[in-house]
Amino acid sequence: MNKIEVILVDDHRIMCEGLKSMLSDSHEITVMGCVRNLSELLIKLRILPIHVILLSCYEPGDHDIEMIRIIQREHPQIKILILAMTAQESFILRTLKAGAKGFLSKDADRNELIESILTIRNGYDYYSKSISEIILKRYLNQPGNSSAQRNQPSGVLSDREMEVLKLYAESYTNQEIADKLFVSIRTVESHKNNIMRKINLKTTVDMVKFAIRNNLIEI
Amino acid sequence: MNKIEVILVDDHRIMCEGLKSMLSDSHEITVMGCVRNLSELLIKLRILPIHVILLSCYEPGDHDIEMIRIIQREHPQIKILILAMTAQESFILRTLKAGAKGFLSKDADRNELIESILTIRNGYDYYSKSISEIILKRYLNQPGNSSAQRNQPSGVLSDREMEVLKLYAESYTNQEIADKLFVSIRTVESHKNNIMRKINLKTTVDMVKFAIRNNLIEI
DNA sequence: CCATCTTTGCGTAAATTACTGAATTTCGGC
DNA sequence: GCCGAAATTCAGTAATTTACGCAAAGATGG
Repeated sequence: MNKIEVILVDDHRIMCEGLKSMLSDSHEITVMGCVRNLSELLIKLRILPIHVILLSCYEPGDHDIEMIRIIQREHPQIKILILAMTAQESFILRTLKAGAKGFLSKDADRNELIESILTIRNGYDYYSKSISEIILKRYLNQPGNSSAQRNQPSGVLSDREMEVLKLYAESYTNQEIADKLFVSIRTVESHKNNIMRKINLKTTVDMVKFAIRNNLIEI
Repeated sequence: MNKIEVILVDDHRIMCEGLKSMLSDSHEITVMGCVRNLSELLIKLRILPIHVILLSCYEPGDHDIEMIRIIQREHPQIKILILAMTAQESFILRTLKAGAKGFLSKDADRNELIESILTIRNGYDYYSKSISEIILKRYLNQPGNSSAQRNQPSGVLSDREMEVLKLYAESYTNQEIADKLFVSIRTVESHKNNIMRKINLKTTVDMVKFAIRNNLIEI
């Protein structure tokens, strides 16, 4: 089989060069280049025959998800492998939904990196061990289940609640949120209470921190 | 000259191996090992003749500062080089104050990494270019200056204000903070107002985010 | 000893919270 | 289509907290 042609996407020069130097020892893999952002990547993809994109995500956010979507749309045959420094459940699920074929946690070593590249090149998905657990846990917590856990914090916020939560975390007051959403201030308060009850929080500050932890807002 | 003996401290296997593989090409440097935390490091330092410690900081916090202090106390002759993914001013200054001899930003490349190791080995400090600017800016803003900028947001919080800010960010209410500090709730409110005026913030949420950005609290 | 900063405090108006309750809409499953 | 659960929308009222301007005693450093 021909060597697998990989391109690195990483904003950190040190990391880029480290990965490159690490992968260049492998007989099955050729690193075709290293780019720092989406536009550089798209240019390269037009001229290079790439099989696998290794995408580093340091501070997961909408930006990364959007990037995955665009790459998938333009080059559906290319496999995307995520190398993330954090293993936030919501982020993992979003990358997979957006089209990523594999997800490596920070605890992966050289062998796992190479194995994962080979695996997704062959058409299978690959998740780091710790990641698989998270995904499994998520499925167990899915809606279609017994009907006994009504009042537990299911943690599933509605779209509207998510919207309100984001606005709170962006420093808007109740009144400002009400104005923005064209509803009464009472409604906003209601949403806030429901959010805090669902996620089991006490204060607004905790709510903001929740939003930050889950990358609902930029900080 | 003998080769410089370096040890890597990095919690991320991939990064560790990448750095190692990158540095092992150099003729002047030998990577003596790679550890994941302080206790592993201290064990190694007892048996290996290390010149330089390369310490990766992904999410800067008190933890890193404390680590630097401990290493410096136990092994004052060893030079510590920080490789940080973020260039938060307060963090940079704290690492340097704690005893680090160099600070690399994420934009450093292989050459800069090697050069910085050689530089601090020779007894000089080394800062990435972008870092130097930050440090300079800070010095310009230092107390001992003209006396004209009295009312500007100097951004220098008093110890007490810092304390109050942290407690706010940890979700304590005014009353709880007052109880903790044995002062009236009015005093706490006053501190809060002064903090917000100094840093030029509008809301409590903004204050919390400020605390998070500057790593005043764990999140 | 003077200027400045810190720490402490108050009064009043405004905003938020804590409760409880409830009407309308939406939506998935049978 | 129908049913029930959840989502979305709003309200009343009392208690609490906050915003903001003002002020004064204590610490501190040149």
